[in-house]
Amino acid sequence: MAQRTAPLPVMDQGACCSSVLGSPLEAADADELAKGFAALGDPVRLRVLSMLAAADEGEVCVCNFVEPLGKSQPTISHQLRVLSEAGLVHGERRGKWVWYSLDRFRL
Amino acid sequence: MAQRTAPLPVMDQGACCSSVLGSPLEAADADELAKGFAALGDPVRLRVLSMLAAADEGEVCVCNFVEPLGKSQPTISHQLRVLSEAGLVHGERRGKWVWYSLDRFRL
DNA sequence: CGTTAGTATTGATGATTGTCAATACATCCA
DNA sequence: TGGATGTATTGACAATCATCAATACTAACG
Repeated sequence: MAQRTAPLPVMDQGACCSSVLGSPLEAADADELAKGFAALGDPVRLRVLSMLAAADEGEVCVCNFVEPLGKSQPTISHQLRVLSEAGLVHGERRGKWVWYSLDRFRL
Repeated sequence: MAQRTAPLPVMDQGACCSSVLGSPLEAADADELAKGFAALGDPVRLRVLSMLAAADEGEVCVCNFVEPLGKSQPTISHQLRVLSEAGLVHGERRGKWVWYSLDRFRL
């Protein structure tokens, strides 16, 4: 096996992604982080997020995702659930409609 | 359908993730971006990246991933290939060994 | 050469995922 | 109260993915 045993250098904390790559990830932390990135790893979900970011009042009704994204209503609902469970969005029922908005902090 | 037709406001370009969420994503752009995030959506790959980030000289030999990550050699090789195709790392053969390093710019 | 050792590829398999049709649930309105 | 409309859930299916065993490729070393 190739030998290169050296003390791990302290990372530059000002560098990009230092919070992610500042030190070797333990399995549990890696699992957690991976779930977060996986939630962003789908084009429909990314478009949902971008629509929310660009939306007037910062919220969009479920029904307003369906046609622009070209997916069925159950599919949109499912993807919103995934985003919701990842803590990236949250929905609020107002009457017949459910309005979703970004959790900008989490993002 | 709920009506809320309003001009899309220009996002604050200084905000976090403005490059991603600054404007509604087209399908093609969303696809591209999603692939990038998907590459980060696996714990083994994240740990590979973090090991590279923390490594002396910024590179790690393939053989040095196998035991710490508890995965078989073919699995490590496969995940390195995924990261490589995502442009996040690149490998260089030196003698018997292949050393991988981060593409920090891409990251 | 042949052997040894590190890496990549192939093939197979179980698990996860994105999707839709069908259906259930919730709310409004006549 | 009953129909109409918006949303969520269920079930099914094809596609993708993470993984490993087996094997092929590559380089060093006798």
